[in-house]
Amino acid sequence: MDQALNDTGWRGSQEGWLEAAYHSLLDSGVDSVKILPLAKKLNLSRTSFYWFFKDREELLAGLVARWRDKNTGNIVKQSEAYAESLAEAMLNVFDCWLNNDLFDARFEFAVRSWALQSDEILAEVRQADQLRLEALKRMFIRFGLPEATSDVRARTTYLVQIGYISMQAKEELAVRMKRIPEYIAIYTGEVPQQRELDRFFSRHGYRPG
Amino acid sequence: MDQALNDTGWRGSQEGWLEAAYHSLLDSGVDSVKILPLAKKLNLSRTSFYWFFKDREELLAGLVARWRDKNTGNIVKQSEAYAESLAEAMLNVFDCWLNNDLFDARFEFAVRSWALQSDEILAEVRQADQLRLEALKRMFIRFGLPEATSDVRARTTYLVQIGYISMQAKEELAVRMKRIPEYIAIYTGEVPQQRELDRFFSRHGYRPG
DNA sequence: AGAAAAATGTACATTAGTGTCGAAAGCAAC
DNA sequence: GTTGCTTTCGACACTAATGTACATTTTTCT
Repeated sequence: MDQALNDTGWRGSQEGWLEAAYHSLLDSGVDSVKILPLAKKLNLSRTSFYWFFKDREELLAGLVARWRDKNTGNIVKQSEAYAESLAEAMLNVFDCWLNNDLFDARFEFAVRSWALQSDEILAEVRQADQLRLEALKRMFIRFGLPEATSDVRARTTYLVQIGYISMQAKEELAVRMKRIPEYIAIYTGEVPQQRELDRFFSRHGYRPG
Repeated sequence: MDQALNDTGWRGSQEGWLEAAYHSLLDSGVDSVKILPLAKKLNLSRTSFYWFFKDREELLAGLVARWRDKNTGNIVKQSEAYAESLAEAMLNVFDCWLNNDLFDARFEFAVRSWALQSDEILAEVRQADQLRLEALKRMFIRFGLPEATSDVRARTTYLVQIGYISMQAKEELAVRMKRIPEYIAIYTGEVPQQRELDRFFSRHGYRPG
């Protein structure tokens, strides 16, 4: 049923509308996700939308599903990845913050803003937060930190990132990378080894110096 | 009948509309700040709005001004307050996170979400972020920390709070207070003295145990 | 009390969005 | 090339919002 974008000669598709909705959500928030403007962007008649979706609600539900699938899960996975030290484990988590395939920061912020006006979305966001925080906490505990400490450090790690997203900063990779060792030190209480850092820099295409 | 609100005896007023707009913004985001719904809430004719404001734009400008006046400034003030130790200084900053008169968290989040769809607001938010981060950084430097460390610690302090706001958590005072010593330890690298904590708890009406 | 002002309300014109219906067009298989 | 399913589009009906013009009411000032 679901064709990859345009196998058929048809111009529209469920994916097409969803993709346009996604961009509109990221750029200007959920209230901008309206059928008429999307139709204009897609150069389609507004009404052909209704062939693919029952109504606007269904489109929005599609966006939430997309967010859930993409963002929730990778943090958990990264926090459970193999590591020899806590610092290395933390660097695994940091992969999420620097790789858009693992964690879509703008999408995240857009959904959180959406939660402001919808209890349904708020519940989704809260559940995601809880899952992610628990995973991070387990990581600290795995490396022998006490429960209370692990809890607050997990929060710090996670909330700094959520806060960073909320700042909507646009910074050079180099600027962000320079802060990494300090962040690791604060979050974990231990200084990362040079080879751990090098491995991290390398997999994010950053060459220090 | 009802409104005592103003001394003129008139039911409406600039303040009244602004207050209603403020609540609507906090509850459901900027797109919900519409004149017709506000009029309904205020039990006023929609059009009398235009006696107080040129148009919707002017109302929104009023909201931004209110935000700027309230939130930006107190962080700076608190970060510059007298303290004998870095831990105590940090507790001064924490006053903001626990006292709604010093820092209105929901307002903050609402404005940040608004920034998603308005470049003008985004510029305002970025400027606020910079001012606040610089003030916090100066605080760390004042207590002898190196520049790079101060920068990242200022970020951590600030971003955790922004992230916390973005989580829209609703937690008991006691739950939050229990985390305070750990947070202080992470942010400052030093453990707060009991008397410093007691002073902090006391001024926020919290009795541990 | 009467005039001026401050505030409100009614009616109108306009815009941007929603969703439905049915007619038409595009493509595939036979 | 006709049939049939999929997709597109134009016309219609509706709703919620914006802002303007002007008449009306309520308060204040003298």
